[in-house]
Amino acid sequence: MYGSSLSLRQILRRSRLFARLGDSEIDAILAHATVAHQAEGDQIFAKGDPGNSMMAVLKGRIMISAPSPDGRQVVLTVMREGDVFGEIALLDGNERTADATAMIDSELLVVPRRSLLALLERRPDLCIDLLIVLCERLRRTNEQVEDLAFLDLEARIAKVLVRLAEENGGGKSPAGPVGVKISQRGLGELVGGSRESVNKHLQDWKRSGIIEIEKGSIVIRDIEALAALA
Amino acid sequence: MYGSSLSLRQILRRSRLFARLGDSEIDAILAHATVAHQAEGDQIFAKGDPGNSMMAVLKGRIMISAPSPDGRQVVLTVMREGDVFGEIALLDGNERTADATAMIDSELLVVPRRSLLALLERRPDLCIDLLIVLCERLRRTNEQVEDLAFLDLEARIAKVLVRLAEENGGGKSPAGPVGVKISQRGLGELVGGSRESVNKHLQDWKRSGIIEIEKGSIVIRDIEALAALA
DNA sequence: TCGCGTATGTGAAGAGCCTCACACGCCTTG
DNA sequence: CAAGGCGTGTGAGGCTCTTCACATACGCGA
Repeated sequence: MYGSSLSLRQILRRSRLFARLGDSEIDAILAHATVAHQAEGDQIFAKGDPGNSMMAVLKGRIMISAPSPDGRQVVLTVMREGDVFGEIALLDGNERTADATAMIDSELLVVPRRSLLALLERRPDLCIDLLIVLCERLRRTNEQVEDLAFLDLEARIAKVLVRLAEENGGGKSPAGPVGVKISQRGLGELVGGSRESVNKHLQDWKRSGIIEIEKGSIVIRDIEALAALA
Repeated sequence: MYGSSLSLRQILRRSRLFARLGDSEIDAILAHATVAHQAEGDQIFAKGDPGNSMMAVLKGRIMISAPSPDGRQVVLTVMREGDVFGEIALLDGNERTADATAMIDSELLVVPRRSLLALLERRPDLCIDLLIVLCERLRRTNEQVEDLAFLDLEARIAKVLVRLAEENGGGKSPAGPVGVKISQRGLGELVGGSRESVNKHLQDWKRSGIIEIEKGSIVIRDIEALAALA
């Protein structure tokens, strides 16, 4: 009704999942949901936590990752504004299957299990949208399995860099250089490799003029060359 | 109405997805669906095919796998009686993302896109069931990513063998030996490794008395030891 | 019976990746 | 200013897994 709730409406509409809802239904969700502010590095939930809510990213970037017993981790996905996550544990009522961490300062809409289920019963068409979201997620994860099984580290790094460049550069493959803000350790976790190995491949590409390396970020000069490696 | 359609009903009821339906609705699906018989080795669809139907396994075992450019493949899942597959391409209307092959003689119920969507609209509760099925699939695939990233080949083989033993032995971990019918090449495709490497680990375990190796199958004598390796 | 295909068994050589160890530079905090 | 922490850079050594080569055994069809 007021300014803040109006903008929340608009943000929610940007999500595939809530785009179809009318104002009254969005307000109904908002009435039961809470907005959580997460600082960079905050952990939103951990693998094994009980899953009694679903989150929508209003602002920021949330990393979904799986921890290994010895302290390492793989990044499963990165959620951006409008994305929805945490539905798995919500739907089947089991534990969370991964960690969720805020990569930058973020805002989340936290929808409790009960109100989401109620909404899904009222609006079956939302169910289909949720199905589509899950299908896309499944597609991506399957691709990740293929990549880990078929591609070597170099190709996986190249592929991830191309994807990050396209996401950050707003689609397409622009001629100009694209900067990607990520640490080499973070890149390693994205592709399932060690920081050192990542560094060595990046050095190769730097020598070839494909990329430039800065502290905490990588500038891609020749995205075509990277795409060819993947 | 006749014997065969009655047994089809019963088989469909065994699937999580169709368990809740009344006779009339099951018959409505059956009216638009066809039953396909697949011989061992038959390919049901290939990655890249247009996806305009969903399948339910009535009998047999269907392997869902991803092909690599150089002729290798990874097995993503194995579908058994009552499982449903091919929903991804169906729901979002895109191409099939993997190959599907009959591992043994099998029977499938092929449900066309239109009738499934119609059913989902009539019965929103089915939607939730489908969501749960997809969530489980997602869970499994995420676990596969973790395994590929964190575990070495030996642990992955052990883990798969334990799973196969539990599936074949009907749950639990029975004291007695369990036979698993799979070739070493097939095992390699399940875990993302070469046939030769699989063989070498199996030989180790054979020497330790954990397993016995036969042509086309493996007999597990000490499932606890395998579980400890995974 | 003679191939041929398929499944298993085995060793050598080498590629790829990881771990470890240590280096530097920058920034923050006490 | 000193001390850490973090990100990057780099080399040595070692382990795992793949590739290649070849060998045996079984079963099936011409």
